Amino acid sequence: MDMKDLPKAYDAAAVEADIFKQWEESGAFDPDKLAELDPRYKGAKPYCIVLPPPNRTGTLHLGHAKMLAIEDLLIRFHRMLGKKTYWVPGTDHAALATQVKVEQLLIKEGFKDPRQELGREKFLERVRDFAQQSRDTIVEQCKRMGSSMDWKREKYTLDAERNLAVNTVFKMMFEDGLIERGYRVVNWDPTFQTTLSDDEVDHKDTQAELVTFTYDKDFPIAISTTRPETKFGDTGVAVHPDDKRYKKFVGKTLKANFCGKQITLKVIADAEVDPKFGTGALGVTPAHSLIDADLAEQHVLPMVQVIGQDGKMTAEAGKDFEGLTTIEARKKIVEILEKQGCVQKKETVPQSLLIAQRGESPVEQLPMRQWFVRVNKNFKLRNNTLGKWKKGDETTLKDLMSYAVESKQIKILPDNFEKIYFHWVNNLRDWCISRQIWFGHQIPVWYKGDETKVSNDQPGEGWTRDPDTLDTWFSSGLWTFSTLGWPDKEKWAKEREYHPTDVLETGYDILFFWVARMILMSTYVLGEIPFKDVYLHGLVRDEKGRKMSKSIGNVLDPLDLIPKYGTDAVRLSLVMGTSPGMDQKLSEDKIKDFRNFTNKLWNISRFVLTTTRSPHPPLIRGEDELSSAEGSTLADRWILSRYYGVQDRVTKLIGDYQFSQAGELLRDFTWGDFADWYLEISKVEKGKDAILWHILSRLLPLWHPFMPFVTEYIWSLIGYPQQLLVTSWPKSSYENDGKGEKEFEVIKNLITDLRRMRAEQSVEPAAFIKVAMVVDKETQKLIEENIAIVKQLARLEEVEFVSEVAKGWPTTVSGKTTVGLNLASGIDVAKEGEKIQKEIEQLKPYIKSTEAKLKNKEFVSKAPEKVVNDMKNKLEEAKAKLKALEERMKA
RNA sequence: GGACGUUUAGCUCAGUUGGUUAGAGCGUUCGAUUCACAUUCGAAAGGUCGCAGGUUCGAAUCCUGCAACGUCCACCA
Repeated sequence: MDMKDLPKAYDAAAVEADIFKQWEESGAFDPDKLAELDPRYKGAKPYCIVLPPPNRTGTLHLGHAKMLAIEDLLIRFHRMLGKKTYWVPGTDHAALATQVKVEQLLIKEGFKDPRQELGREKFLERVRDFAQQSRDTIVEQCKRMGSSMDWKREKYTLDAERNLAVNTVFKMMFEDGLIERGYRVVNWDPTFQTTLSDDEVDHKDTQAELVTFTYDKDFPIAISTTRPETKFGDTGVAVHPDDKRYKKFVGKTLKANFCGKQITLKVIADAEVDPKFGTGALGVTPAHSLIDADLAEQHVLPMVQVIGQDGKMTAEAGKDFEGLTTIEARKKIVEILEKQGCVQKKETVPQSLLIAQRGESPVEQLPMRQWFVRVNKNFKLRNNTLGKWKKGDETTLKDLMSYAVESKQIKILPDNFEKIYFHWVNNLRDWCISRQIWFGHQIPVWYKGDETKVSNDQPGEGWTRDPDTLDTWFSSGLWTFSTLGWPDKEKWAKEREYHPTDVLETGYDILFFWVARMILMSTYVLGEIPFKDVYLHGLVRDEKGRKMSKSIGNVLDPLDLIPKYGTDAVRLSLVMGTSPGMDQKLSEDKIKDFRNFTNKLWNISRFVLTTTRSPHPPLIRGEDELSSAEGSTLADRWILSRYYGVQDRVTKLIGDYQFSQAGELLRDFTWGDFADWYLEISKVEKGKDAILWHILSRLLPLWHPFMPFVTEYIWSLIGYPQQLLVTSWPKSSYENDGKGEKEFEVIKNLITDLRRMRAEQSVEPAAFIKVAMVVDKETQKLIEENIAIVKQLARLEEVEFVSEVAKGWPTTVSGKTTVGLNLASGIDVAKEGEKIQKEIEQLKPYIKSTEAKLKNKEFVSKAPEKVVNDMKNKLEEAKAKLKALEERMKA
């Protein structure tokens, strides 16, 4: 393309697809092919991030886009640094979530009970179809975001290799006694007919009627409940040990006729009971409350299940109630009790209802035979683990999880999430891992009579497999190593070097679900941490701070935004102005601003491409070092010094996960220094081609991790033979004494002052063409050397150096230098006077307080020398400025 | 009930070991405009850093208390 024909505005939509294709086809996303692209990758250090596998439940949202932007930034940065980078791509079957989604779709299609009507195999077929479609969309979206991962290496939480890993770990845990089957109270979702882990249950605030009553007319103790229907299952009454009212009953067994059912209740004393709540007595329902089940276990109370898996009353509730819904039963019971005169009080109280996170249906707690992971149970370690335990030592899963973070082997960013993590781990209960849904890893357990066997395949004639599947987090917990070939010895040996992975980047909302479980699995199975750093990003909210949701209609879809503003702008808007762990408000305006910046970079490059000599830059790396003749003017020294300062700081900031700050620094330099000053100067002072290229060819790599498309595109237009994404990260080579920067500030300030005066004097532009100034010899020389720049940027036609300031002519001050400016004509003296007066007023208190500070002996002796010296210099400057201003006022 | 955050310019947010007169972007106001970019350029206005104490030579930053908002966890039956 002829450079002159470059479009005025960067057209992202027109070039992104091609660029991505080139990246993909070059093999740069594949860690094993990097060495073919550049020998420096041979034997290079590995750098690995596993992509938090998106759920195959639909499409990606802005939260995913943010995740991809940050991870791709890290991957591209480390790839350019010369690491063998492996970003492991994949998707998650998301068991329950996906099945629920498909069931809902099928119901919309007209099915009443899709599972029953279709049967396991046909139903699963539908789920798999949906998951496949979703997967295709997700992969396409990831590519649109520019994510540099190699989908040829795609993994799936439900594919054969991951299944082998799941079954292997299940067997290990079973043999270690960590996985057990038990009859316990679990969370049960009657709508979807499955158990749920504690983390999959939410609370919803509602109003409920709290009824205070006695079980029958003769019962001596009154209790309160919002769920009278569960009272058929009561087997105890609990009171506080110190409660005098009930002391005489403690230890006794009482009988009652509760709405036609004979029940037997043991009165127990437990400190957990709050004597001030209600009557101070608590009806214990071991089968339908996790809390009561704990009480029952301690006091040995029997368990009577009165609510069935269908959410209706069981035969244990008596003939009159069997088959009623809980709501119907509740109503009937209260009516009967009222008739009997047993009800003492009815009041409305706030209550938090248990509901399922997926599907929002109410959750019942009831006893079932399920599989659990025992987190508090001691077991013998199979590995040397975390440097604390040796093979054969006894510990618990909980201890492993705590120690990995406690010992700082895993660092969580921001670190306040470490506290939250510990709190969660400490209160962790056994993890119910069996689900009664069909979509997922089927539990590898076989039964024959009373025998139980763990096996991938049917052990022989007459064995039947447990129909349940595993909690989705069981398989995603293995993700860091199941994706790297484990447990296949050969494959694992090949990719072993990537584990522990370097960073786990994800939203803080799945810290418990996923991050914690990966730590559990990796420390248990491998005896090592799954990742070194955890970077938690915040949620993306709408401009009003609300969660994006379809019902509010405030969802911004990445796929709508990308064609409109370009991927680079979308990515920048998700990274800039954010910090880890903090939620982000995003509006289209913000994306628009970054689209403007993308265009700015485009035009900077277009300027350099079209105005400098051809062929443009030395096209081989390392041959663009500057000769001593280049970079000899003040402006050159200034921009080089600025650039290298920025480069070093940006490199450090990205390494420290301070992406937003790194980006801001780069933007300030690119826009504020390079474009607005240096490029303008290059129009006046010729011979800057080498430096323009020197900086642009480094700026593009620095920007690449933030905005890969536009930078790569410009890079290719310039004609570099090597793709930008595998070009090495710029290194420091500039020796910088800082003098150029300081001297240039004098020129810069002078120009700024002149510009301001021109703007504020509201004079005709033509009147402001001649300036006479009084300066010391040194400064005069400096200005004379750069006179062309001053004239051009301040739009003056003439500059004159005079011996003294003429009467009535304003003066101004730049840095240390007093400059008298004589304007040729048309100055509004009154206006200028006002302005000066104001400045004086601002200056005086500062001088006063600074002088006082410097007189303070304690301050001078205790403060660092640098602070004191800086302050002294600054004070001198301020004093000089004040003096000048006062003289000007007089005039 | 417990824990953890947040509170800085009109808006969105930076401010990492306490240290010059607290920053950016957007917005606002004023001005510029053939010359890479109107997706542009220059300038200005705008903040007692939520409140009250404390530590310190020095606090947006550390400590204590309070308030508002938010999130997570637990659930009083």
